[in-house]
Amino acid sequence: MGTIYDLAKMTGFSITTVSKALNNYSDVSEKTKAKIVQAAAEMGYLPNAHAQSLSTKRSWTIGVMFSEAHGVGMMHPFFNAIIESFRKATEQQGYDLIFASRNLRNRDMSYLEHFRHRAVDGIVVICSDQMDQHVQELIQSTIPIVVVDMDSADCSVVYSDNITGGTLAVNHLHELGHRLIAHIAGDTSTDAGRARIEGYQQAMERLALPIPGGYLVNGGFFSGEEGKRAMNELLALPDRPTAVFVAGDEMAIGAIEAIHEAGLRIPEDISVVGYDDIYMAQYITPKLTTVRQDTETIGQHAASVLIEQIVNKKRVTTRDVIPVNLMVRQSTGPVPE
Amino acid sequence: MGTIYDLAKMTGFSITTVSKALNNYSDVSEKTKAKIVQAAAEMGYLPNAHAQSLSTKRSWTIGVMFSEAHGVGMMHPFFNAIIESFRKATEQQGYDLIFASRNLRNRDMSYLEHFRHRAVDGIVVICSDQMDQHVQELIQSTIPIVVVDMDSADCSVVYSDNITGGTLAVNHLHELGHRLIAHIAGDTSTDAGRARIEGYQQAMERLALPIPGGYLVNGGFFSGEEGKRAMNELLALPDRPTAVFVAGDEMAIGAIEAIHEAGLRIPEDISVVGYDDIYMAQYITPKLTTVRQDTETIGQHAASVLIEQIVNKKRVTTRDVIPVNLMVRQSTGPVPE
DNA sequence: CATTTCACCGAAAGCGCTTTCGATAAATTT
DNA sequence: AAATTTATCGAAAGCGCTTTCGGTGAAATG
Repeated sequence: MGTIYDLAKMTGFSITTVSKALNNYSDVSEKTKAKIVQAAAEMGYLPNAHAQSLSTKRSWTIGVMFSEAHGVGMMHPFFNAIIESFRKATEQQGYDLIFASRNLRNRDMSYLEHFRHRAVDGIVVICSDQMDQHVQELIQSTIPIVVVDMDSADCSVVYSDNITGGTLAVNHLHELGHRLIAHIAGDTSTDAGRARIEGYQQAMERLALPIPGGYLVNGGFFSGEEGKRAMNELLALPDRPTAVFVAGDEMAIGAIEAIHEAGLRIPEDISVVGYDDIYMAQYITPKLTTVRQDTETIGQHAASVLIEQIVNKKRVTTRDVIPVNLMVRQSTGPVPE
Repeated sequence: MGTIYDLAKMTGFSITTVSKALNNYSDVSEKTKAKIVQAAAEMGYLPNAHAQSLSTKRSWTIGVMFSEAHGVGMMHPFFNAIIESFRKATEQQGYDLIFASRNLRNRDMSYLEHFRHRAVDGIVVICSDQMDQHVQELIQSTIPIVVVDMDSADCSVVYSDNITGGTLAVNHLHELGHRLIAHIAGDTSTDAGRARIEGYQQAMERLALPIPGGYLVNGGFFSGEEGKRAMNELLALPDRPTAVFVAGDEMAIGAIEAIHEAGLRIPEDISVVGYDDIYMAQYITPKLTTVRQDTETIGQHAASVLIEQIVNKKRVTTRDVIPVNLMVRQSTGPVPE
């Protein structure tokens, strides 16, 4: 430990000079700079981040908020991959991530309040829910911010090209000869859910394929359970689809379970394409055909647009739509006779 | 925003009194306390955490370190579930988590240095690798610490009962009639890997089952790829096992892929039991029989043992071994004729 | 009524650092 | 040699908060 005072005493210089030496100011000679740096290394001196922040009004921290609306937290592989990529990118620039809650000591407070309390330099929110009060509050604030996986006109956003994603899936299925294509959708309260529905509908219309009643079924919030339930609804239909586009991989895996339990084979009886390309997608049986979201790029872009705001001290509102691409594997095949 | 000075000016009291009122000191009358609290609410006053930390030497932050030795980061479902549970438990007590890196601005530094710089109140490390230099350095420091998924005599640890886990798996297989039981192990540089091997061997010995050459194969660092590779080695054996205990679920899923690609059925031809019980385990086909690690409890215990040290201002070294239990699903069945 | 106690408040120092603004001595210029 | 510039350093204020230690007037005690 040891403070800058100890270092000053040890080297015989003033704390001013010590501070300047450590921060590489030009008005301290190379010789004393060297002495001080050396002494600092010897005593294992490290500046106290809180003192620095207090004095410079820069904390080198970024607050991250996960929408915990549906209890996914940081456990969802997709969000998780994004945050990991984001973390790598920001830490390279010297920022640390801090996960704040709505709870301060005993007090209950909003995320914005918590972030202001912690004096973070910027905020990243990973959230799909447009209506989340806390997210809106953050967006309306003046703190630099970037939101991922959601659209907004009032701040910088970055998300996948979900409409194209939906059409990619449908077109692939169509090329395989499928005409009865259903969609297990993400909840329409999420931008991602809505956009994938949009993509699905656009593609179907462009291909002049009708969407029979019951073919568009809400799969809720992307969980395995919901996917299974939704698939069972589809299987109960009089005119069963031969292919289904599922708006999320976990949901798709739930759907696959339902299909297997119904005694049907994939892709011989029914084709399924997922969304996300989570790590597991390529290991399950059958390997999942899915629309890959580029979590790496999403995280990186989010980081750079946020840091740019922090550095320039001004908020910007940008929209960054990241391309997706189709990973064709083994859960899709030609339409059955 | 606004500082305590503004509040003082606004209410006409001194900053001393304001501070005391906000911190509920007994030597300020209820009446002025009320006035001050009210004024604080009106102006949206929030104390600056950095100033508080500087003055109280308590930051209400916990540093988290993931061993990134094998590039898993926070993306591994198991580590991830633990951190999520840990987060919930600590945030309830008012702590925020900060993810620090080895990079400070441009400088390269150790985790310990970084955590000292940030003046965290405590540290949680999630790491399986005994030999990690950074982890050792953290353990040898004086900062309150808890390490998860690894053993150490020099600090508080919490991990699963991996030996019992191994024997549970083997016993289950034995009861199903299996005698040719192989083990795809986690790397022996990890405590978890070693302990599961230990459990496997103990159980085999107790059942008087021989472990044929090649039946104990290293699956590396728990990835799907490695699991697949290891399983292929097993399948190439002249005397193929009828059952295999795999030290991790992702690895197990890789192994399952290998088995399927070899044209064999699970569990008719070969039984497999995994380890972890990740979310996906119950959704894949076949549903995975696996040893469940209680990530919820692990996270909670880690949180409480760490916070206790922080509160009491003294380090303790405890060992907390969390029970596991076997989730029997459909990837295991009677031994083939 | 004099004295002690008590309730309530504030001045001031300190936490560890940055940064402005002078001050000094040495080097340059005229 | 005098005037000016340049290089190098430090005093001091300030960042926003906590906490010790007294100080006041009012209430309680004798």
